[in-house]
Amino acid sequence: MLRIRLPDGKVLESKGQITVAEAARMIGPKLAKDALAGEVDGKVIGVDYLLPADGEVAFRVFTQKDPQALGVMRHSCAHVMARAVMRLFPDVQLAFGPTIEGGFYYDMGLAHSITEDDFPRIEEEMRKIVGQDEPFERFVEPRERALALCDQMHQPLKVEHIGDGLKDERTLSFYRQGEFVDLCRGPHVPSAGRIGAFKLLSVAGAYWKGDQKRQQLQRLYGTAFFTQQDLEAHLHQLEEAKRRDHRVLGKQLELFTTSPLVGSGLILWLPKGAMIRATLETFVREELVKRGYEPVYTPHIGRVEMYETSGHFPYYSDSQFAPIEMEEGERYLLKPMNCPHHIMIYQSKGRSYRELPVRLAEFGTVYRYEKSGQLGGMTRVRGFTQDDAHLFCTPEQVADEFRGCLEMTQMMLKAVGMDDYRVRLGFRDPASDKYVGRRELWDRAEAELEDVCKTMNLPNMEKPVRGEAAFYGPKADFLVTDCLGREWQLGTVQLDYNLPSEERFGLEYIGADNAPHRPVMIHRAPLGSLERFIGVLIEHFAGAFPLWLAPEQVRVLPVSEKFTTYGTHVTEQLRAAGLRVTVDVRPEKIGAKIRDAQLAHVPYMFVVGAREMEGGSVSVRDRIDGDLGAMPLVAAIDKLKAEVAARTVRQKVKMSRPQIGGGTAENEY
RNA sequence: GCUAGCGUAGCUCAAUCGGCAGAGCAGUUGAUUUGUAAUCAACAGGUUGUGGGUUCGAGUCCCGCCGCUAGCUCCA
Repeated sequence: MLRIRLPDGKVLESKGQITVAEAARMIGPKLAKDALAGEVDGKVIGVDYLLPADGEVAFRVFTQKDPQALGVMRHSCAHVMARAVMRLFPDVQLAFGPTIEGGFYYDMGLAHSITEDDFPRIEEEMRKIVGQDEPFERFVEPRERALALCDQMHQPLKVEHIGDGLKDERTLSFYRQGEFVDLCRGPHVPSAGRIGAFKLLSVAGAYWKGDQKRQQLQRLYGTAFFTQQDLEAHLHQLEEAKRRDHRVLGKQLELFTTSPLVGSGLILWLPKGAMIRATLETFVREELVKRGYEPVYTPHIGRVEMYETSGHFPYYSDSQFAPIEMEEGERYLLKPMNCPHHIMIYQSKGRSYRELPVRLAEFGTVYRYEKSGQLGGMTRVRGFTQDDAHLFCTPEQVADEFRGCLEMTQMMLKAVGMDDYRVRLGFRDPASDKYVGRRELWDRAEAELEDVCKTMNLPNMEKPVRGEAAFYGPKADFLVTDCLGREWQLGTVQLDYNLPSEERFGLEYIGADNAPHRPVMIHRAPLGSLERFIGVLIEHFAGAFPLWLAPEQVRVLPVSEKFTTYGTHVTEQLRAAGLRVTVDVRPEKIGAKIRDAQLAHVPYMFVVGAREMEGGSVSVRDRIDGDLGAMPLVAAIDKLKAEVAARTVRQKVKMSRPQIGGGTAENEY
């Protein structure tokens, strides 16, 4: 006797052992017809699964309306795609075909290299398969027979996977769909006809099991939805996202550029982009002073020996610009990190407990030789500037200082209206040997960090992730998602007991007991890299920066050349008031001037003609709300200055994570 | 770094099968003197990323390099 508890609290009873589909039929015939998958005690399963013979289960049925069903259907669609590819090309080796956010992919090894030109015929073949509406049939085999079956189907990657990834499984499940049989945990929708609208999106290389040393496969990406409308809405959204790509806007709005002659991954800040950066830097500097930081400056290079002591050189030698070799064995490294330099400043004199915490801040430019394939826009570059600082404090001060750093990061993100982020605690992976320092120090640092974060009510905070620590200490990273759904680490706060230690720099301060003690270090960069931060900011605002950050805050638009003199006068007044202003004196019609200013995302336009000249006023046009009417020039200046001072963020469209609609099933093979 | 795709005027793009490199915008000049998202005209703009090769002939085909893009891998 099985008791089946439904979401609404009702309980059904079944004497014999029944499948999900049969249970659905007990609830209602319509539901049974629409059922795509089920859930038993929180686990998503197919409609053909048998429920337990007795006991009680929490049960529900998923239809098109449920995001969980979308995940299951996409996985089925991945199978259909693989089947289509196998029909079109010989000797296809299947690897993994999971669902991902926004769709699915399937990794395959085959001789023909698939290009986008192949997509139409693959999709055509998929349509045929969906049209035939054959069922997905699950069957389970013991290990030996499963191995024999995969071998017989010439699927060496599946054979290998049974041997390592699935070595603890006694039985293995397969899904058959016509001639296509695939080792797969499932679940799947009942039949191919239940797959709605789909589209192949892209193809790229991927290593077998993510290992660079192993075979490279072709990863075919696609997406699927239950309706054509949903698919089109999704594709439209991808197009929109492309339009606010910071690389596109950066060019259009003349914010930054690069040059092959300067080198790839090296950003040239154009005047407008530099203005945004300078404004942001000023904001940060003012905040640092308020919070008791002391600005310092350090060189762009340092002796290799210093980085050997810190550990950066041995740990990251392959992602650094090679050392500069001078005579007599003198070697310098282009600095990959600011911390050793700041440590030298700490060490420049004896320190007393009375002066701690010492907080040394610098917009420090660092250089890292990132591999060519991972460069992109402003978000992944080879030279970048961190809003960096290092805090040296007593062990008793750690919690307060760490909290202060997190608060500053939250404050900065709030100031630019970026509230959609998550915080990830990165702890060490106990099994890895890539970390420096003693275990007790690590345990202590991790516990402290977690304690502080727990008291802070950080948004979207997650459990600590093992293996995400810096090599010298655990950290809290602030991750934001860009308009294309990619997630970027911006701010970071890291706790470090190791660089101050005897084995590294041996830092000290004299305590109240007149004896030397070891300080603790905190590394922190609320914005992370200015390059990446502003790249993400461009997308966040879609190029339309709030008044306080806009490179050009006001554009004065004389109605005709007759009013150039008055327009210039207004411009001078605005400039004298500390606003960033230009005047458009081209012999153009006012409509054209407005259009150009709108397209340049200038927050305010001051239209001036005969009426305004008469009364010493301006007609204010707002980028978002349009014509606000005339007001005295002084009033307009006050209005703008107030908005700058308040750092008001007004956005027409708010950046949102791509709404990709739903659930991914965890089906990694 | 790996796999794949791409590279034409400042920008966005066109150029049939290998057969005279072209348009819009931006720019310059002139005319127009304009009231809330594009006034008109003329002019100028190119070693088709780069170096080789095939060919009577290469933007187009082949090879190397540089750069960009997607994904993989990595990210102090």
